[in-house]
Amino acid sequence: MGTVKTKRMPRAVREQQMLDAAVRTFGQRGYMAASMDEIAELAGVSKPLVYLYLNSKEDLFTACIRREAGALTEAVRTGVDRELPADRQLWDGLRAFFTYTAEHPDGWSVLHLQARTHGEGFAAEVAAMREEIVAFVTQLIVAAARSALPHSRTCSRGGTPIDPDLGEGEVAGLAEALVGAAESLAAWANATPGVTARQAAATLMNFAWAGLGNLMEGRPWSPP
Amino acid sequence: MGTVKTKRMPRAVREQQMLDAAVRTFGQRGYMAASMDEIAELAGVSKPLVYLYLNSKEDLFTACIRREAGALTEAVRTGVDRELPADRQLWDGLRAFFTYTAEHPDGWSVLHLQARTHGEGFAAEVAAMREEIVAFVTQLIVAAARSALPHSRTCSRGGTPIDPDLGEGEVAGLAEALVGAAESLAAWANATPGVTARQAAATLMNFAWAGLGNLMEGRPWSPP
Amino acid sequence: MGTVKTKRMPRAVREQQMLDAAVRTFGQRGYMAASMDEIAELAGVSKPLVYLYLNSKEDLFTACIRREAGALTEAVRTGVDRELPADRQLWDGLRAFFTYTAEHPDGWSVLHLQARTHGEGFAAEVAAMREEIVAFVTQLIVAAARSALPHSRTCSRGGTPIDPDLGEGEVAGLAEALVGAAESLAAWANATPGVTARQAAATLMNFAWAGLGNLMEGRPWSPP
Amino acid sequence: MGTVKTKRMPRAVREQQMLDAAVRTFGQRGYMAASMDEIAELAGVSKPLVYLYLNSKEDLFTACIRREAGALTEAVRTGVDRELPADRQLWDGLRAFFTYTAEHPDGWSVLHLQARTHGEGFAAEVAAMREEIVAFVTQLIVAAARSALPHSRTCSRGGTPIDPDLGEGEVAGLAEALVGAAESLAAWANATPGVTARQAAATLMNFAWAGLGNLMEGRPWSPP
DNA sequence: AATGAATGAGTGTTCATTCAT
DNA sequence: AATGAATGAACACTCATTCAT
Repeated sequence: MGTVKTKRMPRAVREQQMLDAAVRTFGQRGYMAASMDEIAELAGVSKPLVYLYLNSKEDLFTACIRREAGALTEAVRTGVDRELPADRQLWDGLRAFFTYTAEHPDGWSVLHLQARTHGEGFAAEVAAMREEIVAFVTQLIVAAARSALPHSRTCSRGGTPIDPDLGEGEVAGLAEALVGAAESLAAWANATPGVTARQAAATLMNFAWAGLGNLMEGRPWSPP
Repeated sequence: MGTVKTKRMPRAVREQQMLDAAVRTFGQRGYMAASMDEIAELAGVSKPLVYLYLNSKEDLFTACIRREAGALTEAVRTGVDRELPADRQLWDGLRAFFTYTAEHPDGWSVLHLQARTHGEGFAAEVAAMREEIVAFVTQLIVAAARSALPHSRTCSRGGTPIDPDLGEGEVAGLAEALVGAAESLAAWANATPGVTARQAAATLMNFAWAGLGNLMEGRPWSPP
Repeated sequence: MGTVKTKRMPRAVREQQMLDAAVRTFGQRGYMAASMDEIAELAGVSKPLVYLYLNSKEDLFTACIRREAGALTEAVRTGVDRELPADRQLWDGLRAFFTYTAEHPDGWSVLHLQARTHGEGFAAEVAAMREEIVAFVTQLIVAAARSALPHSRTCSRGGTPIDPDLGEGEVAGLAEALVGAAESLAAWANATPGVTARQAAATLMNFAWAGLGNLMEGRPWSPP
Repeated sequence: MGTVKTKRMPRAVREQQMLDAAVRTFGQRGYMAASMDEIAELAGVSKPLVYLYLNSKEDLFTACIRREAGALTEAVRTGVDRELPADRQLWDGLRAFFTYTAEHPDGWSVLHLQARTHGEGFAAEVAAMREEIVAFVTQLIVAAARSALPHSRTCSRGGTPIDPDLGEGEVAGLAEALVGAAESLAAWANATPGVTARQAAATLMNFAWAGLGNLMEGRPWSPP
């Protein structure tokens, strides 16, 4: 029993305990393999109470997704100061992201693995959060592109500046790749002992920032 | 019925039909939601026959993972000529990868989503394949680093050459990020109509190659 | 909520509200499908209060049966003047009966359908009421039989008077048939738009009275 | 166990055993109170087999209704010779009906009590059968009316012949009353020891036939 | 080589009922 | 007079798996 069995608590508290238990169980067992029995026991309550408060397994899972998605975006938002330069914002955001995923592996599993593999409805729920993050990253890329030309960090040979074709689709793909890389690194960092959130963030920052910079300056890699 | 119900076929053929049906079902329904009944019916055989040949649901799933992992790595291997320059090899590998995942969404779902979310055993199975790919990418990165100095693609101001700290852990992280980005882009490309394998490959190549190049040249982004 | 949620009312009133809600719910959902939750909510009170006043689902249902049975017999009793001739009494009684069942479909459903299909105890409860009515009808038949001979309504060829075999069992069967026909017609009239209580009563009166009359006069249909 | 537990029997046989058990259980416990566990045990099989063959509780109940309704109508149909006079047909039909209901009390309970109190779908299923019977009775009434005038069984004073107002609605009400009376008498006969099917039929025949006869001859009871 | 017949063990869900206040 | 919090026991239904042929 994960929670001390204290009786007669207000509904709001019990609900949080249930969500805690559910996130843990869903994250470790997976959505389908997690049984309501196990969740209830871990929460220290009877199954009917879980149903009374959370309605159904689907609703319970949705509630988990919403809570965890909110907490993750909140963590990132809090970690970033929107007044700072774009690269600094990206760096801070990545660090906040990797820190959160490292500290909440079950929640991250729910969002990243479980929610995306068990029905359109759940996937849509995370997709909303993900789009928020992708949009944020896209903003940073565009901001970086704008600031890249005047004082380009590397030798700009006066060549063609920013590619006019670096349109929406292009940027979307880049943001997608960056976010995807971050998601993968999160799992990798969690699974590899000795890799801190800071290191993961540094790795990705190195990988991405210079690449983006070069790209902005109109020197893309061109397929043969 | 997915397969015409022809009776009395050699075991090897029947097994492939079963694996086809299983990959499709696992890929679309998910491991737990897929029922042996559905798989047997889709394969056009009776359930006991599936058990006779494949033993159990777990074994059947493992067989699916092995077959699909083999097919994927084979596709990438075939697409790459190890004699060509590193960037060309990466480009060809990415194209082969995105092409394969686009043409075998169910198999890719089995490998990327299902196998990783349903037990350590299955995850280990794909991890082996993934490590193979990561190792390959790591080789490419190192090879690129070696070739980067003599004839650097961009203006090398004769600055410090390759970072001596670009050790194993660093490279591992980079390869991990690249592979992770590729995996995410595969899902994105599959889900976004109008994005071809070639475009996905180009996006990632742009994102990665220049970034790696800059990195090799000793101009990494440094955390504040 | 069916009832305005006024707090702190005397017990008797609350009990009636609960019985109202219960009759409605039992009548529409059926005994088993009706949940104490729904009844409590419809009554505008909390579930424990229902238990405090009515003890259990069984007791609540029994209370419903008693109240509705009492109301129905009272309605019939009030509609009949025991000083009038037998046929007039029957006519008035039928009219009162059909009127009541039309105006209280849920109560009628509780008595006629639910109580008879969910346990001997409940069935016995309605059986008591039914016997009262059957006894009343039996009286009327006997009274009619007595009055039939002196001034037979139709051409009495002076044939054998009342059948000496028209014993208790015989009369009981007739009363039973009449009451059963009435019950069925009640459901039919409720379900058939445009059929009034008066019409239902007339139909049955036509059907029954002449038949009874002929019977009294010793001209029964004889089996081959 | 009601059935000897013989293993491995053809599906058709098992299905009948299951329906036997289901009719008995539904008839005695009621639809909702009957548990699939009990039915399966009574049938001498495991629960999953019941589901494999009959799909769901609803489907199982529907199958019961259909089988019992078919058997009842078949029994009545078989008992009646459509070449004989109307009164003889009615007599034979009633006898067949009372005989069947006496011999299959559970089936009769399913049709008469359970099916009508648990959902529109089930009710519609029996309503079809009932309408068939009501239509048959209606035919008999009309046929009787036709044959009543020329050679009226009782003293026809040459008075007004058949009531021109004896329209469709009127006849429908009469048939409804007759069938309803029969249904009620069936329950009564079943519950009253010593009442045979023949006696029940005779009681109703006496009650109804003379009444109908008088009615045909234009001497209806008229409301005050 | 292949299958119709059958089940043990479990799932999500609901309900009548009580306790503490 | 009245309730929010909580549960034991059951139910319909499903599934991976095996047996007998």
